[in-house]
Amino acid sequence: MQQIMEYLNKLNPEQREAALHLDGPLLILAGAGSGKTSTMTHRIAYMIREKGISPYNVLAVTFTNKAAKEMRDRVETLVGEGLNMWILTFHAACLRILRMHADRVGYEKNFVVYDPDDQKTVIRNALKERAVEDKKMTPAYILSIISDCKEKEISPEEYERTNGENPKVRLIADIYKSYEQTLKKNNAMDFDDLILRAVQLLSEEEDVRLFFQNKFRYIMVDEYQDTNYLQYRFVKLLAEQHNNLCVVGDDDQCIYQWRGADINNILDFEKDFRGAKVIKLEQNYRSNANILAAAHSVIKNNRGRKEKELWTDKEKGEKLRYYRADDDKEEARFIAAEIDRLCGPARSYSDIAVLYRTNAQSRRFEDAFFGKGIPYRVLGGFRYYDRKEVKDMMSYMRVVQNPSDDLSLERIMNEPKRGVGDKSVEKLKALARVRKESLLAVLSDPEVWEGLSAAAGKNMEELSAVINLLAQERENLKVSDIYDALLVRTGYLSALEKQNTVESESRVENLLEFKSAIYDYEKEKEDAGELGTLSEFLEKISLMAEVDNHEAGENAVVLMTLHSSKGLEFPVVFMPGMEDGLFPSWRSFDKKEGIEEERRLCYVGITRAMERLYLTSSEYRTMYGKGEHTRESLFLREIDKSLIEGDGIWADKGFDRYSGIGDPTPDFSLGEPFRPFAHMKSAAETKAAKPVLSASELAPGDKVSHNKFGQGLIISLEGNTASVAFDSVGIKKLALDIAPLKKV
DNA sequence: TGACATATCATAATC
DNA sequence: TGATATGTCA
Repeated sequence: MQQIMEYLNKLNPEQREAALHLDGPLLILAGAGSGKTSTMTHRIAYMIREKGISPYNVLAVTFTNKAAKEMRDRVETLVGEGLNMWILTFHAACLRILRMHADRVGYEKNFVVYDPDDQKTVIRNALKERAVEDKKMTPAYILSIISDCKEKEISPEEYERTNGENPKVRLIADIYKSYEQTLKKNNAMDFDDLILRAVQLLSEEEDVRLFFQNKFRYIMVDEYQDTNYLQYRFVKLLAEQHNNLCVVGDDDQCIYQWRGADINNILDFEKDFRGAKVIKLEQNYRSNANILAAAHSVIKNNRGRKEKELWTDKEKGEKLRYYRADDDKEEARFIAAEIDRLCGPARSYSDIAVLYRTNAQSRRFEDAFFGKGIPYRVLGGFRYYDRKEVKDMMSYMRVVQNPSDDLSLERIMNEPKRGVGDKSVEKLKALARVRKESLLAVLSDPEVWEGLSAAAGKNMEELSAVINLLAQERENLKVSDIYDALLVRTGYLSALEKQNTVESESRVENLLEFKSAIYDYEKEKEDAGELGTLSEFLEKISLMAEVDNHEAGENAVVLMTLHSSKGLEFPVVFMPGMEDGLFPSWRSFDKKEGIEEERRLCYVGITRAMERLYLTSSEYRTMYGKGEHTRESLFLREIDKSLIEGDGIWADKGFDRYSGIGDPTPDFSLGEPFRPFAHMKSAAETKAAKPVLSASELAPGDKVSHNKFGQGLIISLEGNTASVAFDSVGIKKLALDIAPLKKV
């Protein structure tokens, strides 16, 4: 036994106890840097290697794709590759369940997932239909109420009832109702729906519930302090049968209450799951003792937390540094100068992070770093998949996947410009409503073309033809073929080319990058010996957050918000903007709850630092165009003074606060000019512009090869359709207009 | 329909 | 301040 379990010896006694405790509810209170992931992965390894538990019976849920991937990778190093186990985000797990049983909750199995932009469009339409004047009724505001309701399983009717009958509440309830109808009509779910419908499915359909309860004999939940009510319900429903639920989290790191996380889920775990065992992981392997002490001196001011204190056997290390700058520009220059001073043979740029409260603060640092030639990377903010051109292509593909998706079609029917302006679009939508047909059906109707201007009619004819053809043939095409065909045959690419601006070039470049994402997906599927589907690809993208733009090994200072730093660590951390009103945010002032969450955020920031931590503030700060004098942050005042040094001391040490001025801008070369147009022409146009083979070139008995299905034999020809017998997949009917066939 | 001027309004952001 | 939404004109 001793020998078999050698890998478990890497764990400390508490970690090991947690890893070996498999039966019954278990709460692991894992402080920052206490080896949480290691404990979880070893726990899974122990199940599989020592206890002979099948991976089939285990479910591990996380919040982010990144966390899921890390856990999967680390489990695979312990138990071997090719693990057939559900290690997924909440949304991905629910989606997987729903794909099997969507019909049981009133959806078709090819439903699509709407992102927040799509959601806003639905709301905007509903507001327009009702001619709402009230400026306060923004799509974002209404959406936040709807999401709030869904997270608590509150129906529109119930919302109206419990919020008192008044016009405002009635309006919101009405929009909520129509929002739900629209999504259902479009066969679409939003992110909340994924969890909500899965919970609905599990609670209403006994056989499904029993199946999954039986399947998942062991369940683990990461970052349990971030779960909302629905996620709690989901977990509870699944765990009911075997009660082998292990949750891992840290109430001190609950920083997402504003988006629905309920800290009581973790605080009340022992009440919810009777007989739960609680194990605290308090040894910290990340930070020097001074940093931990500072973190504790801040967080101990919160009430109602689970009592615990991190400790370390590391040295005290250097004291924290505090610097009060004259203004925000100078604050950035100070940090830039300090980074310059620190970096050298022993310390690289990538060891350093600047963690701020608001994204708007990043600009100052970008200016200062650029001026000094310090390489940096801003994380968060804009996602690749949020770019207009990428979203447009996603919409095209979604209509192909799900022809009842009116919303996506509306987005792209005049993109590129096809002569149908707002007015025509409204008319067509109204017609679809009257006829009770999809928008695509309306656009495919020759009578409708007549009613439009000559050019617009012709454009709609062409557009609907392409989409209908691809929708019909989507099972017979590779995702990349569908993509190419859309790009070229809808005129999207040529419209961009015509613009011929710097911006349009970069858009083409992005579309090319998108295609490489498609290739990656297809390669991945091929390696697994499977054929990719459009449905699965779209799903993958919509569940994907920001592409991890923090490339490993890149030598650059990292800039990001305190929120997105959770889970990361850096040898050197700067926390600028330590001022009342900015951090803690003035919006949190009125509620004690609010300040406590800000304090946890401060705790998260401090505990990111391994060796050195700088806190800075500025005497004067410009925000929203006007400047104001500031007061040092409440949290700064809470830090034990014996742990921190600085302010005036900096001047004594001869720091030249204006040394950032006048530095030459660094040399940089642009390298080879990038020519995406050439790429696209060869890659897409030749392949997708016209049918590869026409019926007249083929005869029954011909041997052909197909891009997706491989070798085959023509059985019969009928107009523009060929029946082909493939070695791999049997007989397929293919539309020759689009089929990627070659004669052999 | 699209280009330009003006008004507005600002935490944090997973899936 | 500065990005984005809305309104006006050709």
